[in-house]
Amino acid sequence: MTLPTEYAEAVLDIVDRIPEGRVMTYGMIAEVLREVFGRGSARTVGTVMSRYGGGVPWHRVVASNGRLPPGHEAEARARLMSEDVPFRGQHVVLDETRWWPDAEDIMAVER
DNA sequence: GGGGTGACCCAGT
DNA sequence: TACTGGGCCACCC
Repeated sequence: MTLPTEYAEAVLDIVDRIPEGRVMTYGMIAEVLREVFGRGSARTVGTVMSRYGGGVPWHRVVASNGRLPPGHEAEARARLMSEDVPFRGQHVVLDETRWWPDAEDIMAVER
Protein backbone atom coordinates (compact mmCIF):
# COMPACT_ATOMS: atom_id res chain seq x y z
CA MET A 1 0.00 0.00 0.00
CA THR A 2 1.33 3.37 -0.99
CA LEU A 3 1.07 6.16 1.49
CA PRO A 4 0.65 9.81 0.55
CA THR A 5 3.67 11.06 2.48
CA GLU A 6 6.92 9.90 4.02
CA TYR A 7 5.89 11.44 7.30
CA ALA A 8 2.68 9.44 7.53
CA GLU A 9 4.60 6.33 6.63
CA ALA A 10 7.01 6.93 9.52
CA VAL A 11 4.09 7.31 11.93
CA LEU A 12 2.62 4.00 10.84
CA ASP A 13 6.04 2.35 10.89
CA ILE A 14 6.45 3.21 14.56
CA VAL A 15 2.94 2.10 15.50
CA ASP A 16 3.54 -1.18 13.71
CA ARG A 17 6.50 -1.85 16.04
CA ILE A 18 4.51 -1.55 19.27
CA PRO A 19 4.49 -5.05 20.82
CA GLU A 20 1.32 -6.82 21.95
CA GLY A 21 0.20 -5.78 25.37
CA ARG A 22 2.08 -2.46 25.21
CA VAL A 23 0.96 1.05 24.20
CA MET A 24 2.40 4.40 23.12
CA THR A 25 0.83 7.84 23.37
CA TYR A 26 0.48 10.31 20.51
CA GLY A 27 2.94 12.56 22.29
CA MET A 28 5.59 9.84 22.58
CA ILE A 29 5.30 9.05 18.89
CA ALA A 30 5.67 12.75 18.14
CA GLU A 31 8.89 12.78 20.18
CA VAL A 32 10.36 9.90 18.18
CA LEU A 33 9.43 11.66 14.95
CA ARG A 34 11.19 14.80 16.14
CA GLU A 35 14.33 12.71 16.65
CA VAL A 36 14.04 11.21 13.19
CA PHE A 37 12.60 14.10 11.13
CA GLY A 38 13.18 17.08 13.38
CA ARG A 39 9.50 17.89 13.24
CA GLY A 40 6.18 16.55 14.44
CA SER A 41 3.57 17.11 17.15
CA ALA A 42 1.10 14.98 19.05
CA ARG A 43 -1.72 16.74 17.28
CA THR A 44 -0.34 15.86 13.89
CA VAL A 45 0.19 12.23 14.88
CA GLY A 46 -3.48 12.07 15.83
CA THR A 47 -4.45 13.51 12.47
CA VAL A 48 -2.32 10.98 10.62
CA MET A 49 -3.73 8.08 12.65
CA SER A 50 -7.23 9.23 11.99
CA ARG A 51 -6.64 9.13 8.25
CA TYR A 52 -4.24 6.26 7.72
CA GLY A 53 -4.27 4.22 10.94
CA GLY A 54 -6.36 1.41 9.49
CA GLY A 55 -3.47 -0.84 8.53
CA VAL A 56 -1.60 -0.84 11.84
CA PRO A 57 -2.38 -1.76 15.49
CA TRP A 58 -4.00 1.63 16.07
CA HIS A 59 -5.58 0.45 19.32
CA ARG A 60 -2.10 0.47 20.92
CA VAL A 61 -1.96 4.25 20.51
CA VAL A 62 -3.74 6.20 23.24
CA ALA A 63 -3.85 9.76 24.59
CA SER A 64 -1.42 10.81 27.32
CA ASN A 65 -4.04 10.27 30.02
CA GLY A 66 -4.86 6.76 28.80
CA ARG A 67 -8.05 7.69 26.94
CA LEU A 68 -8.93 5.74 23.79
CA PRO A 69 -9.46 7.19 20.31
CA PRO A 70 -12.86 8.93 20.01
CA GLY A 71 -15.36 6.88 18.05
CA HIS A 72 -13.46 3.63 18.55
CA GLU A 73 -13.46 3.21 22.32
CA ALA A 74 -15.37 -0.07 22.35
CA GLU A 75 -13.23 -1.86 19.79
CA ALA A 76 -9.96 -0.48 21.15
CA ARG A 77 -10.90 -1.57 24.66
CA ALA A 78 -11.87 -5.05 23.49
CA ARG A 79 -8.61 -5.52 21.59
CA LEU A 80 -6.46 -4.19 24.41
CA MET A 81 -8.16 -6.33 27.02
CA SER A 82 -7.55 -9.39 24.84
CA GLU A 83 -3.85 -8.46 25.02
CA ASP A 84 -4.07 -8.23 28.83
CA VAL A 85 -3.56 -4.48 28.92
CA PRO A 86 -4.72 -3.27 32.35
CA PHE A 87 -7.58 -0.76 32.60
CA ARG A 88 -8.68 1.62 35.32
CA GLY A 89 -12.26 2.41 34.40
CA GLN A 90 -12.31 3.40 30.73
CA HIS A 91 -8.66 4.36 30.45
CA VAL A 92 -5.45 2.35 30.03
CA VAL A 93 -3.02 2.11 32.95
CA LEU A 94 -0.07 3.67 31.14
CA ASP A 95 2.52 3.25 33.89
CA GLU A 96 2.51 -0.50 33.38
CA THR A 97 2.26 -0.62 29.59
CA ARG A 98 4.14 2.36 28.17
CA TRP A 99 6.53 1.22 25.43
CA TRP A 100 9.49 3.09 23.96
CA PRO A 101 11.27 1.94 20.77
CA ASP A 102 14.92 0.97 21.23
CA ALA A 103 17.77 2.36 19.12
CA GLU A 104 17.39 -0.34 16.48
CA ASP A 105 13.73 0.43 15.97
CA ILE A 106 14.42 4.13 15.65
CA MET A 107 17.17 3.54 13.11
CA ALA A 108 14.86 1.29 11.14
CA VAL A 109 12.33 4.11 10.99
CA GLU A 110 15.00 6.56 9.85
CA ARG A 111 15.89 4.32 6.96
C1' DG B 1 0.44 30.33 -1.02
C1' DG B 2 -3.33 31.02 2.51
C1' DG B 3 -6.55 29.13 5.66
C1' DG B 4 -9.34 25.42 7.92
C1' DT B 5 -9.20 20.99 10.30
C1' DG B 6 -8.20 17.73 13.98
C1' DA B 7 -8.14 10.01 17.18
C1' DC B 8 -3.28 15.95 21.10
C1' DC B 9 -1.07 18.14 25.27
C1' DC B 10 -0.58 20.86 29.30
C1' DA B 11 -1.45 24.30 32.64
C1' DG B 12 -4.97 26.84 34.80
C1' DT B 13 -9.52 27.22 36.93
C1' DT C 1 -13.54 15.37 37.89
C1' DA C 2 -14.62 18.53 33.89
C1' DC C 3 -13.93 22.25 31.09
C1' DT C 4 -11.24 26.07 29.03
C1' DG C 5 -7.53 28.43 26.10
C1' DG C 6 -3.24 28.57 23.82
C1' DG C 7 0.13 26.12 21.38
C1' DC C 8 1.00 22.81 18.07
C1' DC C 9 1.77 21.35 12.69
C1' DA C 10 1.04 17.95 8.61
C1' DC C 11 -2.55 17.53 5.60
C1' DC C 12 -6.01 18.99 2.38
C1' DC C 13 -8.37 21.91 -0.20
